[in-house]
Amino acid sequence: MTQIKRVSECPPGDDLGNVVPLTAHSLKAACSQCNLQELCLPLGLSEAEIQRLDSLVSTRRKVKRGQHLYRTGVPFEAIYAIKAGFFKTDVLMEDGRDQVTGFQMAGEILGMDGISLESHTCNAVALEDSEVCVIPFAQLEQLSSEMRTLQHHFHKVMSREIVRDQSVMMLLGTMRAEERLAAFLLNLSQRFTARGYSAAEFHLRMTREEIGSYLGLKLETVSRAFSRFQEEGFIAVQQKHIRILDLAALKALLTHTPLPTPHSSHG
Amino acid sequence: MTQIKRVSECPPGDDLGNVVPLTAHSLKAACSQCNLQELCLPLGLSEAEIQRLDSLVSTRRKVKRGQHLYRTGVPFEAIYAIKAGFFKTDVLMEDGRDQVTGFQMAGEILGMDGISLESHTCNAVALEDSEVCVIPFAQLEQLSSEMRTLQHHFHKVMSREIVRDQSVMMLLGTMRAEERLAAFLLNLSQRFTARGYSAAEFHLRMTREEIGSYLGLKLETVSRAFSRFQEEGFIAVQQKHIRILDLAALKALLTHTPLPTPHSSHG
DNA sequence: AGACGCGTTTGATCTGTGTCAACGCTGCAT
DNA sequence: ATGCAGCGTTGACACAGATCAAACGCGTCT
Repeated sequence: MTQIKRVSECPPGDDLGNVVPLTAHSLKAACSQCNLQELCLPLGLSEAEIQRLDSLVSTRRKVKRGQHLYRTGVPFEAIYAIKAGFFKTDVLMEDGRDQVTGFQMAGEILGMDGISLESHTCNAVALEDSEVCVIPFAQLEQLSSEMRTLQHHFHKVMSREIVRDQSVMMLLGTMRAEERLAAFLLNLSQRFTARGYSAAEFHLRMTREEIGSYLGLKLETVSRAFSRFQEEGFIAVQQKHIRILDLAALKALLTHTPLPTPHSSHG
Repeated sequence: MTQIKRVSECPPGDDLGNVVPLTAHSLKAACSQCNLQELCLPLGLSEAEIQRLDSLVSTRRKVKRGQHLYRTGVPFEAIYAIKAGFFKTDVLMEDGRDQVTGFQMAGEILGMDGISLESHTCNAVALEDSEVCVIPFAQLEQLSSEMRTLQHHFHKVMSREIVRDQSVMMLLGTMRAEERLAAFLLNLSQRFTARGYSAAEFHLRMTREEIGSYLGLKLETVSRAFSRFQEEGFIAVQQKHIRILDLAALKALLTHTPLPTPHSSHG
């Protein structure tokens, strides 16, 4: 089935199409013409409704690899829909320790952490040259109150984030190193699939250290788990290029309980 | 300073006031008369607006200790504001492992996980006899679109949940056992304070195993950390009764980096 | 009063992952 | 070409926390 050979593994390095070196803002966004409708905020809206969204989402912003989209503590004004590219979010503790709290790709929404305290509680950094649609939050709320479908869908998007966080907690709280990495790879695979890229072959945009930070592991442990998966024939690793050879085996790692929960065999 | 001697450590066991053994529903809710306004959904609403809320939040539901408020997979219809009592939420994996994802107390909102897939993704269980206000979600959205302040505040509540999840990830991903427990105790202390109870003395509603599950530790490790804190004079533990003796010491555990990040001394 | 059960504490030992260190690969700059 | 810097891999060893096991405290039931 996966007749995909080299289906561009996510947008190639052509700096997102435009030749003009616009620093920011001036780009006109247009949900109605965007191929991410199915994944993004417009999901479930009618043609007419999407056109009303267009007026709200009026600007885009380019973020170069390594640059921040926003930083902890800056006033919250807008949420962002990723038009193209790849981001990480991370939180920094007073003592210098930090943790990657997520990786976000095209069609996903960034910035909802900022609503509650009216300033952002994490950093969002581009892991490759990226572009986001700026959605001024006050205007989104205005439009939401006029469009029930938009309001409802936005609630779903926020709720989805809460559900995602639950599974990260599960991962960090109960899984062993190899399970965590398997879960991570399967999750990426699935999200790439949803975007029309290959489920079995992709480029990691983040370093081993960033993966480790997200998974609550040290980079050496991540590296060893990759090596082990390769030895077992589950995947082929070449630097940041990953090919999944045995999806079922990875899935089995997650469901097969490697720690035979003892409270099942006593009476 | 803490002249509080035995400031009722959360609602006493008088089964929540009413003598009538109403099983459920029939109770009339009334945000306008509730002393949790400052913490709960009505926060920031005017008198008149709160009265409009009353019509929406029309029923309450009692949940006895050990009973479920909702279970994974059941259709999502309402969110719940905790009127009195104490809950945990947990997620169950296919292989039987589970993880407590949170503990919730009076004034906090339960059930927002269900919005995204229209069915709940975790279990909510009462850890003591409790009572919740049922907030039918469709009606909440309806009223939200008519009341911008309510809409905005609800967004803040959801965002607060996302922010909370971030700090749990930080806890699970980067902290050592004793730091986790310290963070846990400080968090409880702060939330009890916000509800008018003593910051320094409280009853844990959950077992060591549930604490461990939440913190990504085994119950023995939790127990040992409690003992250690007691030896050090940070707290006094007697079963589930906790007295904080040295708040500053607990806080110091969190900020003092016990793992001297090495990348600071090379140039 | 005595017995049972559940939750908790404490000790002894094991192990997965962290830590420290060396080396290899790749791409960029000189 | 050559050197350098950043990232990744691999090995040896250490340690925090898991696991296994025993005993205790407290409440409930008979």
